[in-house]
Amino acid sequence: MTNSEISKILYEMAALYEMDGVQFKPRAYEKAALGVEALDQEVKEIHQKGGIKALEEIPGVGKGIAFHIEQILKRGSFAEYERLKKKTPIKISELTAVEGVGPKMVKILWQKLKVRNLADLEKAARAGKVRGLEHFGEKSEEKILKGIEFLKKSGGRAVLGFVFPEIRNLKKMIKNFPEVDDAVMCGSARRMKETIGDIDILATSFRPEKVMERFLGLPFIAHVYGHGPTKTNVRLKNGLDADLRVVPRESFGAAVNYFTGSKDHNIALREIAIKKGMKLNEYGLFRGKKIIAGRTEEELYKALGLRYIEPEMRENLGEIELARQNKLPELIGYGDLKGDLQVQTDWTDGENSIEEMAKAAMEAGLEYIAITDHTRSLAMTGGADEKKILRQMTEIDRINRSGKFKKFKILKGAEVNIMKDGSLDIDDKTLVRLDVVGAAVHSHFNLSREEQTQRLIRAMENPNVDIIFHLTGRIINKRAPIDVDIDEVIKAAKRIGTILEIDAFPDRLDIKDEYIQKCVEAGVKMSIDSDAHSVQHFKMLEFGVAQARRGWATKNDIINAWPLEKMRIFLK
DNA sequence: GCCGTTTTCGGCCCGACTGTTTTCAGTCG
Repeated sequence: MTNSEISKILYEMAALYEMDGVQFKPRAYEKAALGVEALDQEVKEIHQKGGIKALEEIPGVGKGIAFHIEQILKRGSFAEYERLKKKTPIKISELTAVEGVGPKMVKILWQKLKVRNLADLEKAARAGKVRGLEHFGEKSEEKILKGIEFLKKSGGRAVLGFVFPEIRNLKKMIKNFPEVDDAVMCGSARRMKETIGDIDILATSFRPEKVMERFLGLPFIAHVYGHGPTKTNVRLKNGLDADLRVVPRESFGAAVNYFTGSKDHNIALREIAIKKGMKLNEYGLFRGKKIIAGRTEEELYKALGLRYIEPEMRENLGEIELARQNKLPELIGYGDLKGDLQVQTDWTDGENSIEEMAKAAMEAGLEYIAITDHTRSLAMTGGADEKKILRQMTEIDRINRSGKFKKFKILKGAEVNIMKDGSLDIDDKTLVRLDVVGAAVHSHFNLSREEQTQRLIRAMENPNVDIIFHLTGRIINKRAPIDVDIDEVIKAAKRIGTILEIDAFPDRLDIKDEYIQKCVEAGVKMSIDSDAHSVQHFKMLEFGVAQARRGWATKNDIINAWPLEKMRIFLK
């Protein structure tokens, strides 16, 4: 039983109780499901190590649900779940995945039409049976069919870095509407999450209806889910959903805060407001009818007794407590990188020459880069052997000496391949001559956790290895991460002095934010690299910095935010 | 069912929009 299987059952319990109109239990099960989902460790392991008591430590899990989870681990189910499933033998999560269909609708559909799953629902709606039900009509039937259609088409969440330019563009267009004072990107895009489910944009205007009219008139809107005077919800032609909300200027800060989330962070803020005898909503912070704060986010946090919290940290994972104690870390800034330690060129699978990459990096505001082409065992990329590396080193020396790039410095490096047993595919007497050696896994993704962990640690123990590139090898929405014991790897990195990379490429973002936070805690240094394969790719560094900020990293944690000399001394 | 600056009982975030019905429950974020 994996964590996601367990949380799925808990979510289902929430929906089943919701169907029956049970109070509060649905929220409790949802919270527990979220708690399980967010875990870094397998519930199974937690239970093996600490039994039922350890399960109660999971956020949102108390005595009752801990017992249920134990039962799930032992026999895949528990009594109350079976009882409810027997009463309503339907695929509830499949049905509620349809936009606009919730537990209460599912209940009626089941009782009146014996709808058990998505196929049943589609059949019933197509046959025109849904419109005859009480509280349903033609429109709800149509909406259900459209919802099913969308569900079949949509591929889940989009990789932020790939759609970011489109979001910025949309925001800009809205900001340019004559009736709009200001418009900002909110939601998970503002928190710079790896992936986003939809686009949230907030605008201020005294003529919201007019703004909505213009928004609906944009050429790339495919479908309108709903629209009112202050809120409109659409599907764009690129397949993404977008929400536009308009508020008056005096509520801007409160609305930005509400619309940015995360939901958990917002709920925690509202609870603080309640405890202080106030009320927080998207229009402001109120005591009675009197508005206390709301124009800016800064004054809102201040009125709640908190320091301003950067959007990337707003996940209710301890940041609020730090803000209360004035102990928030000073996050690395978006302009803080001075170098890039993973760059590919046309010597292997990159598109541009060393000089072109250097020029582009310099224009992106960097002071140094390391050229790290692939090595020989990656035959498909034309990986370099020792001879080719030596030739490239000579070439880099020549360019550095030419004075063409003034103070800008090109470092000699390689992305060497970690073999199945943890050995490297380039000999040590060549590696020792390089400025930056990154080692990476490109094959044997399916070894056991034990083997994979030992393999990585063996590579790290090679004294010539400076950095582990894209440690887990995951590709978001495409390839699962390798199975490693991250705590063991971080412990080894601390002992050996290995740097762990944050690969900034939008569908890698490897290592992920939780692991970054672990590195920060352990004092393990990291680098943020673009993994650029063309001159266009240096702009991806932004997403690497975002990932680092989401992991609460400061400038001190990231070696290529340091000046060249300091960084080089550290590498040695 | 969970949880504690309200602390072992009594609360549990808040508001916009929709569709159907005619005052509001359901859904969503």
